[in-house]
Amino acid sequence: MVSSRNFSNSAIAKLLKNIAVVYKLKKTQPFKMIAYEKAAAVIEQTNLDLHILWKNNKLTSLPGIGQGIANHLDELFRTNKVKYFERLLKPYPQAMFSLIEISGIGPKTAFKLCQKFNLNNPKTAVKQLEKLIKQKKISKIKGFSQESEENIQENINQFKQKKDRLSIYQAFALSKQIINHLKQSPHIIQIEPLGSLRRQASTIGDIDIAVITKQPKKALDYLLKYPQIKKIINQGISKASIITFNNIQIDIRFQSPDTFGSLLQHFTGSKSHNIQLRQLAQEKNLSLSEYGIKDKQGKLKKFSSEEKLYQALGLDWIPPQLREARGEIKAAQSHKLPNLINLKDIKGDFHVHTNYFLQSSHDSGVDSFEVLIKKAHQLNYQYIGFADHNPSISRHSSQQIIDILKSRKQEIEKIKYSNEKNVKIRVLNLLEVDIRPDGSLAVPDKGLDQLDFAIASIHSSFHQDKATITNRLLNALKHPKIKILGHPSGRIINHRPSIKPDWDKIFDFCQKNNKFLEINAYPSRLDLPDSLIQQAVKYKVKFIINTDAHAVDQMDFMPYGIAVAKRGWLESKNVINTLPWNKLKGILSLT
DNA sequence: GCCGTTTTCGGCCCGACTGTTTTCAGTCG
Repeated sequence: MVSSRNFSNSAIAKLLKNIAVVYKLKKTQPFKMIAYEKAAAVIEQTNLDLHILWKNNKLTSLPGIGQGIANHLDELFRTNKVKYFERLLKPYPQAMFSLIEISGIGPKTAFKLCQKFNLNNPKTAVKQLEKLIKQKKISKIKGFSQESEENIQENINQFKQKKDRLSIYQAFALSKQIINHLKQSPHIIQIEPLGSLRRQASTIGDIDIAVITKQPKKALDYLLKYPQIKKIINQGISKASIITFNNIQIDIRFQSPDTFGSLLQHFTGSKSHNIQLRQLAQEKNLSLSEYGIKDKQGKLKKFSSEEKLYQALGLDWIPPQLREARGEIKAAQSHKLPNLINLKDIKGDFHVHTNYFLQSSHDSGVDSFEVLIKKAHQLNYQYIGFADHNPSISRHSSQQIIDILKSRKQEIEKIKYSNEKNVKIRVLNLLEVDIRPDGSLAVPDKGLDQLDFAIASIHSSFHQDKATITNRLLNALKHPKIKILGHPSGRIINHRPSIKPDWDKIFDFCQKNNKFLEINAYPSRLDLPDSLIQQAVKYKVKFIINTDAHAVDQMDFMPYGIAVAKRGWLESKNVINTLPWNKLKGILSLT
């Protein structure tokens, strides 16, 4: 057996995208182009490792991957190349695939530029292009003007400044700014943030805003007065795109009130959800767009509400968080959509850091037990868990750690129950314990004995190989005092990738041993990610949504955790901190 | 190349904006 390099999903997606580009240029088989584009998109989005699917002979289980592409990928994994792809790609300059990364440059333009100026090196193509622009050579060729030349340079500048995707937290703040601006226009009836913001994705690329108006031209004029505009990408009476000084693209759509339902649906997306919905309409001999549904005769039916629009296609209304083409349309057809968890279902938070001084090696919280408990009362919680980081092992002996936890226990015992206005809150003595690189816990057993139970988390050595890190997690989880795996993937959005254990093994172990997966609501974590939640649900694992608050206001992060849970299709029955204390305590073997 | 509660053949999502096209191609979402 020839050993193969383990091609990453993103590398394969890129390869298939390039094949699609070639088919676009060839013009001969437009539907092959669509097929390759679709396959690339599916691979980009899935959390299943293609290499593993290939090993298990399951590549075609992905929608959009048929026997044809599966055969090509088989060749790729066996021999590190695909002869058919190489033959297709050969006549085209590699530099082309770098240029299409620039907004406004598509396959045709990229190919033209590469041919005309003999650009071959994908690594230097963009630089060379900039040089040609400086020499004003682009505007001299047919199909380009001085204006389009300048435009390309602006788009290159934008490309070079391309920032990370925004966290949902940042995106909400930024969307509020422009919404506040638009609200002042007398011609605007309603403003809604849509797109990935409405779907509550964990990260947001562009901000999408829908504007309901009867006078789109006036609404557009008002939009263009927004002081944060750095560049206008396009402007029309039905849509406009701008880039703000902090390099965020904002897309705005203007539409009249009678088509509000259609606009909401269309602009919420996702793209792949919309495509599936339109295919469904087509099967019914209808045509769906942002304006409504056209029948065969071309007569348009308008929708003022989203519910009616979905209904017209024979579907239950689909919550925005589910609109990612992950089976929601089929579920809506057969009335099997999940009854998603809601913020009001949450009855407590087990991952709150306090200012109790226990000399941990990670950040401690800034607020006192009392302040945090008061907040828990405000949130109508029935319980709160104080889960500070363990005392640092480098600066303490085992005995010192045990002593620190004994004193802390005495402090928490004093407030084990908090009564306020006759509402009783149970206060739990927890700890967030480091899982050391060898899988041992950073607290000795006699220290753990002081606790009600503990959360185990990885805070170091994130890059261990699959087998090592899997065993490391399992070893930590098997300790009877460990009930929760904290921020399981360890990712920090835009900063640190997920660890890569054998998740199936972890999920299976958790289900069989009464261990719970945390959904960490801290906006830069949002961990487990939604795709892994969906994978875990298959094992019937139970979850707990915690904020990981290090300050009292951060206990308000819970909605972000709920958003992730919804995107993972979770119902309240999947999440243990929706249970009242008298039921939860049994599950946790507490009294 | 993919896919199927009208199909293993015959289809394949829909529309806006830009530029230089006098009727449309390219790009984007």
